[in-house]
Amino acid sequence: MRDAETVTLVDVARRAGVSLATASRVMNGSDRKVSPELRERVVGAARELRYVRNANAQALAKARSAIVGVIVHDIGDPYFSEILRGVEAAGEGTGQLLLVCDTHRDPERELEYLTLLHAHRASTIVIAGSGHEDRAHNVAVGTRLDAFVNGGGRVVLIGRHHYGGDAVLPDNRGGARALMREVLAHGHRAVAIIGGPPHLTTTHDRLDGCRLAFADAGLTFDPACVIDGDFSRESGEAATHALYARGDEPTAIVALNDEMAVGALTALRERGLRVPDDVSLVGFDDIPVAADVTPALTTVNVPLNHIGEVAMRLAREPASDGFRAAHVAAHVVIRESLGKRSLLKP
Amino acid sequence: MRDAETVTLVDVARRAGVSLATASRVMNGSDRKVSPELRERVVGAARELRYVRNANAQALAKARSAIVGVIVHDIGDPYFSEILRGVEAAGEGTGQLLLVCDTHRDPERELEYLTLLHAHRASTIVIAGSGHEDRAHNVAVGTRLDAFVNGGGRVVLIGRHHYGGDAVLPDNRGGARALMREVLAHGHRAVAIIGGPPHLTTTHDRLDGCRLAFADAGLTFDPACVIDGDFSRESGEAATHALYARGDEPTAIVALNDEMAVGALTALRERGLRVPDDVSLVGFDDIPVAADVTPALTTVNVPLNHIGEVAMRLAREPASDGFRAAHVAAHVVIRESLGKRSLLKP
DNA sequence: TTGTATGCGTTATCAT
DNA sequence: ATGATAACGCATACAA
Repeated sequence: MRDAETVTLVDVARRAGVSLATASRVMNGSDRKVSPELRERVVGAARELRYVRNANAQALAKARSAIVGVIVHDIGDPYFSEILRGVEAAGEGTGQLLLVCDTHRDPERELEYLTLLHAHRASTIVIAGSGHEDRAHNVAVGTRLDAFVNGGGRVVLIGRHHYGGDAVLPDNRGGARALMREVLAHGHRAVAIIGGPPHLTTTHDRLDGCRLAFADAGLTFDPACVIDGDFSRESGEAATHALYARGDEPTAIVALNDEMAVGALTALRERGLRVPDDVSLVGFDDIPVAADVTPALTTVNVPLNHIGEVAMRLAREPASDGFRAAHVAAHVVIRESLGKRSLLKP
Repeated sequence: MRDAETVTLVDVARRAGVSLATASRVMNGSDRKVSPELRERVVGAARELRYVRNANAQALAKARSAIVGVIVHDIGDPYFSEILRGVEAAGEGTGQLLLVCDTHRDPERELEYLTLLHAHRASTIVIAGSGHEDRAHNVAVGTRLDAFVNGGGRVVLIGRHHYGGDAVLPDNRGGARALMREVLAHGHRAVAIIGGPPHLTTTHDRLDGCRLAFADAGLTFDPACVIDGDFSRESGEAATHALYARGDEPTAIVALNDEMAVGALTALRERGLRVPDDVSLVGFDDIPVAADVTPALTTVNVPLNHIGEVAMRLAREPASDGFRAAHVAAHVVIRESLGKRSLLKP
């Protein structure tokens, strides 16, 4: 294998006997302003020379790179893989490269990725992770996002964020409210909630929905019934054990996402408690695995895939003066893990 | 927010009263050839101006971009998320940007990503997905990889590929052999195997290990006991149903990865078959969920995280003349899903 | 140690 | 429709 010099557009142009400009127009320009004959010569030369375009040079010349950066909290979490799938599907064939940025739930990393994507002059930044209630962090995010937008970048947010911009908004509050109503309707009164990170807007909204359901039923909501998790499976397991360790005896456990619910299921099994006979359990999001565990999880369907698609579609539309918001409904899915309050228990 | 002109290094240099070169050395050059005083002035100016480097311009000037591309078959598959986690951990703090490319198990997309990464002048390409036994595809991959390497890129392969290069090689054959030995040792003779895509080297090697175990025990291996899946959970479920639909009555089912084993578990439950009482089930890879399902899965531990780390470490070492190969052992993990052959069954 | 000048590969603005 | 040429923002070889 010869240590071939890198082939550039100039080489292709020379070989085809045309100018650099023409070669550029054929290889990349979307214009049709080249005669079929020359076009063919250029394409042929490129193939013979095994020309591979230099995306960096293109990005420099165009002042924008064909990259869409998606910031997620955890790439291993099905919640995000599903959204990603949607984003990908909607971006198919646009020539845009999907750059997945995994923050591992570290706000600091989120900031780093924001500047990194700016540095790469990404065309769009999609923040798929939840917004924060932390003021300092929001200011930091806002500063970076403003700079990015001023530089010509597009921004799309998934979930409620403290930043003005186009957004896809799943109805976390409404979904949680409907879910909790269902739980209460099954006769449960001793309810424990495994929450997400307290500073996330998603946690906030879902918790709020739960509270509303209590109010709807004329019941008082005891904040002490909430025990925080971090939306990971492990935290769901740990929280459940902590629940019993501190003496709670819930007849129903509401996990604010499915991953934690799956963890809770493991914990309950370890404790010899049957679901839903001894205790009911519900989740949130309706990730694929929710239907596969035993018993299948009653949860709130959030159309993750769809959300990703809508986000990408918003991203492709040019920025407008006002901010577009795409609201997405969430509805309860009844499966096996929720039962009537056991009469054998107090 | 003013529609600020993009700030460049020239602006920073001017503001700091130094030359472009000096500013460049301070902001990006790894050299320490700048006096503390000037350095401080530059850093200050950059901060005041909210300077954000242009990664594309840097990449163009250096003829290489700080991007590590990792090609996976399915980003939602824990097998790959775990490897990714390892890659990320080992790449931490190197200033390299991780670019995850999801082929969705489509060989064509693999090729596209190869040229895309070449176009971006990525520093390294890590192919995390299995190699292929398809000759035409291997030639296509080889051509692209050669071009990339000739252009100065690094390549690291995970698993057995038909391409000469640094590689991380999990012992699929040995692991499968040990696993199947265990199954046979439990008295099972009517064994069904849910295989992966036939054209993947991983499938090939694991199947080979199974055959060896039969030979070790002086038993003949019936190729008809294999039913193909595609390594997805769904395919495991479908394959299991297909198994029974065609009249097989295995006392043990061996899925060539855990995802399919989980799918098989669902199918068995749907059929009212208890594991391991009615039928035993084992998987491969030991992804996190393997320990969480009921019953917990007996499987082969493949240190995914470690593999990712080693791959990244190889990537960071400069290319050598010979090809480095890092062999990684795989060992059987006994859990609940494998039992002795039921005596109640024929 | 610091500055000057050139090139990286492409796109885009002009002419022609 | 095609060609010449000036940016694009940065790194670096070389000069001072």
